Amino acid sequence: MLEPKTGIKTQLKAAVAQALGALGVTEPPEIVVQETPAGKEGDYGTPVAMGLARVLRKAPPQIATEIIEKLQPPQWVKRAFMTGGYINFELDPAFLVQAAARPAQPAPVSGGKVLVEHTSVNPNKELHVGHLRNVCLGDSLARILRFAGRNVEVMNYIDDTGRQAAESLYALEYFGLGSSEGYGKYDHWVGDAYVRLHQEMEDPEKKAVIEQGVQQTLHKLEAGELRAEVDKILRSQLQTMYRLGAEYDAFVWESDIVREGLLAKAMKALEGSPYVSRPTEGKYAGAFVMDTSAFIPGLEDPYLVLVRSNGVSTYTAKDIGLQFWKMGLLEGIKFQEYDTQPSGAKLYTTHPQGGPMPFGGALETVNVVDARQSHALRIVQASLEVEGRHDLAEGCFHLAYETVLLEGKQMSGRKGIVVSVDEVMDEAAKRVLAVIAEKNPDHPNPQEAAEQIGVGAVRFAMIKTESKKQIDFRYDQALSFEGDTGPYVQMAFARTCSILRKAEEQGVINEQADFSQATPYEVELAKILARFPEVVQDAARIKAPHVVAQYLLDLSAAWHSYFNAKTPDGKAATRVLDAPTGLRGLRLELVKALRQTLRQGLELVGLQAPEVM
RNA sequence: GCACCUGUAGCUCAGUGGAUAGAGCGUUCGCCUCCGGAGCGAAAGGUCACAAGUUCGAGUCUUGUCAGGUGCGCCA
Repeated sequence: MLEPKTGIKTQLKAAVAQALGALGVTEPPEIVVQETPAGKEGDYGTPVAMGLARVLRKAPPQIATEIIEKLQPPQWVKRAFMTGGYINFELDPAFLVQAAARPAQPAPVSGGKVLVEHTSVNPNKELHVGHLRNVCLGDSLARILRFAGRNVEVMNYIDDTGRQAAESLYALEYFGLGSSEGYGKYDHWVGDAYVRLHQEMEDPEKKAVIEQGVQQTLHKLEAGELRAEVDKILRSQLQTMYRLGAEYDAFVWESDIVREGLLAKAMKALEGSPYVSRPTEGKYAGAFVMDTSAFIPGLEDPYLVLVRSNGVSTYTAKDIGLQFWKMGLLEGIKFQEYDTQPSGAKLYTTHPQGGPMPFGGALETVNVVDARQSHALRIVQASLEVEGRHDLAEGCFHLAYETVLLEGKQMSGRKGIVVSVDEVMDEAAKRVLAVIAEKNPDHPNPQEAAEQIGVGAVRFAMIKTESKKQIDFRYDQALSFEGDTGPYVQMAFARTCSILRKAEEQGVINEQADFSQATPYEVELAKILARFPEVVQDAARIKAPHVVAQYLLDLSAAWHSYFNAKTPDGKAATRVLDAPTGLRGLRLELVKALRQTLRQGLELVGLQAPEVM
């Protein structure tokens, strides 16, 4: 049988390019090959002739016809023909189905390192649904980039010297809270104290006292004296991330960066640039400022203070220092082992007693940060230009996501108007358990399945929409298990497992496939299945996890539709196990490929693939 | 004021400059004697915010307008 060396579309493009060469087209346009719309003749087509009309001074149909005459298509192209200016290809169905049935493999690793930073939640209270979108996007993108052949490193930044951490730790002291015993999860317990502290601060007298205490705590944090206390909160938060399926390579603590003097090194590195200065008069007298006007046009005031006139660095300066470390412009952070993650992979952390580790030094970075910080991240990017590293600035990508509303309203961590991620996952699993009890009372392990499906529903809801669109978190919508949801995709997977299980029982699982028996039903499904590798590459290129999620919905819909297909007289058209010998083998091959692709696709967006639902 | 993002069916959203703009939810009507009905089929539902432009071709690119969101401190 015919074997495709590369993708179907790639080979069709090559054939067209070759024909254009034979026609003497010296500067061929980019050749686009796409699936034909439903109802059109052929399987794939290209509008390349239209674009050439002006150059060649001929009508598109004539050009298309001439290209077809010169075309030497692969032998699996049954027919190449012109229709309305398009060149369409009808493929040998047997080839198409067989090609689609080959399981997709991860691309071999190549290129420089890409460092993905996500989560970066203040270590002072439990994660809420606003953080949820960050974790899901970042973790999914890391998985997609890895599959696409990138060398990926995942980092989580711990702001342990920030005001939020100080407020939480001081709240414990202020209220004299000793033990969280009997309360539940530790980060929730601390978070409650934090919210109570803010209520307390509405009283001006108490506020003054609290302010003093917070300042003292802040100093202790900066000196690294409260590391164990912060760590306890962090490890509690980490349980939530693990439950979501997110894992990391390294945690980077702000206090460690400060102690190693990275910030000072970054400022020193910038000093040589013509874009920074220390004005002696005017608005910025005495401060160390950066002029971004050459790199960020249209700003009213392009000057940015890095170090204030009192010698204290700004927040942005810290971000710049971290970015310089990420991209190898600075070195000198020490790491040690921190945890063994659920997958078995080691997690490392910066630590005063650590040793050098090969983290950082990436050619490309992805910062998963909400869209409100777009300006700050543009400045970080501009700082790389200021440093004369245009190459690195181009590799600095901000994965911006819009905020998550809660039932139509803005959330507030300070006021406690939030829903925690733990709460959402509990509720989701609970609801799934009820569905399982109703639909599949004999389920062998309902608890485990409910967890996988419930968490899957939540994760899928977080990534199926383009990141720059605001989403409104509504329980009924996020925890729906019908339609465009994670469970819909998981159900498609479970269905392939169910059929293959039965095929095994009946001893037909390894039946020889006769691809020549492929029907239009199989061809239609195969075309969508064959899209998988390029979908993942596209998602990796534009760094958009929702592309994979949307594809999984398409693939699942095509498979459910195939499964239920009926002939015009209402009989089941696509039975797998009851099909004649050879055709049954073909359909089993297709189902195996579907199972593999759905499992792989679910993994890319961080969903478990339960075999029984 | 300036900058960035968004505007597609009643609602929530997909949609490489290419063929008749697609899903889900909701509404209506159907489909288990059948490999899992968390599923499938069909119907109804569209001024792709508005206007001009570029192009053989615009939901997609450019400019302007309108509407919504966000950001713009020697705060953190």
